[in-house]
Amino acid sequence: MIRILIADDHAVVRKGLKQILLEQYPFADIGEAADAEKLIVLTISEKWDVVICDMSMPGRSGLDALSQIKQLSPKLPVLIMSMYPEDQYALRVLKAGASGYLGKETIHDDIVKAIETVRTGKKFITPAIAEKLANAFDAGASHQLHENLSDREFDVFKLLASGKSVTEIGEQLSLSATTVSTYRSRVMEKMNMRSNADLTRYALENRLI
Amino acid sequence: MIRILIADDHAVVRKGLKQILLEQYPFADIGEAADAEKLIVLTISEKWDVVICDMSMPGRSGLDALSQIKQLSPKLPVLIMSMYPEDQYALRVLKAGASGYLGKETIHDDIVKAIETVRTGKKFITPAIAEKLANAFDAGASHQLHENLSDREFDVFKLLASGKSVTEIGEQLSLSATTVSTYRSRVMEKMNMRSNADLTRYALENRLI
DNA sequence: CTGTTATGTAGTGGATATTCTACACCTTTC
DNA sequence: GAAAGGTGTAGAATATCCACTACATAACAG
Repeated sequence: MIRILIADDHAVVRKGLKQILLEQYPFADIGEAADAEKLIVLTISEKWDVVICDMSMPGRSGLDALSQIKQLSPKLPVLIMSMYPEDQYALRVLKAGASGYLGKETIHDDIVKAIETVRTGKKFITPAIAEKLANAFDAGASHQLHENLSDREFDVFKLLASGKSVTEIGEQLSLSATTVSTYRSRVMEKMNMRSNADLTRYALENRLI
Repeated sequence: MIRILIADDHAVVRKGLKQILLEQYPFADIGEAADAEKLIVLTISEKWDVVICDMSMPGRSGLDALSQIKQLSPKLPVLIMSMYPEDQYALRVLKAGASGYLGKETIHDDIVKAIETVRTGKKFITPAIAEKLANAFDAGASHQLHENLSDREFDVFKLLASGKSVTEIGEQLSLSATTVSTYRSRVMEKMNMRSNADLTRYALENRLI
């Protein structure tokens, strides 16, 4: 019997995913977590074969949870899903130790294959991501400005670009506002920009928000 | 028996929603559409009591589909859902003829109430949206948002949108920074926006900067 | 012609943001 | 295997911003 833990803050998505999984694994033991804290707790208190985790959850994000899980039980495979297409996140996520990245569009079709793959300890890589990966290793490839940002910096960048204040961001990420401010400075320096409006413009032009 | 048509490009969401609805209406007839085209076709070929439609679908978006549906069967109530919070989209959506707007976070809790409300021909409005609405009608909607700005306000608007700080603007226009701040407040109120990023986005979309 | 609203302008005080600094980890590099 | 750089984090001090409030004038409606 397979034991799968689902983490997503949207009840709709949890229900849907559970449904899909139960069709495939009628006797599966499926756990649900609505936020990152619960996810961590459940990871520790019970045994699972696979964790499927949404990337964007309130508070500690899916990425944070991922690193934590990887520290606690490095062998537990974690699939990250996201409503964003297979974009720049895929690489960050894989680097952070996920066993696979699924855009929400493709979950329905790929989830079973993904689970079977990661259960054996392998990573699940879609062709689109494989290409990204290849490009990433292609040294000297034309770098996008934002690709030099660290994970945290990128988080903050996106939130700033979409109009959040540093205080709001601090609350959302459970960080001190000054910390967020520090990230902002680093982002500005790395991207060679001066104002939040520059960030917004860049993000809009590059369809990052 | 109630007939509900669900349109969302994510299979996961469709499944989850269907599940939630079946719990509430065990004998409901529930249709699914994965894209706008299918949604339109199904709207024409079958009878429905309510349509629940995601806003962001590939190709023709949910908004386009909405207008089309409203042309074909003006009386069919359409609920628009979105993964974005109850932001500025809500207004556009309602203007386009939707009977209600649901953020994905709130679907689980509000969907049944929403359905019951719109079935009787009424609109389903959450308190947050009601406030938005009130503000919007205050300012007189149908015109371009920025047309209501006074000259000074428009100056400040453009400078803010292009990333200047209030202090810089104050210097440039030989005004006290607080004066600029006052203009900013008025601009925000008139245009019904919250952050400078909103201004930037608006200005970019409307080629004002 | 008078009351009301729109506009241009600022001060004050409390809320926010930024800068500078610091430090503990990790990686990477020599 | 030590030094250097990158990353995640935050405190203190300072600078900046913003929500109110206020007021004068222009415009405008009744």
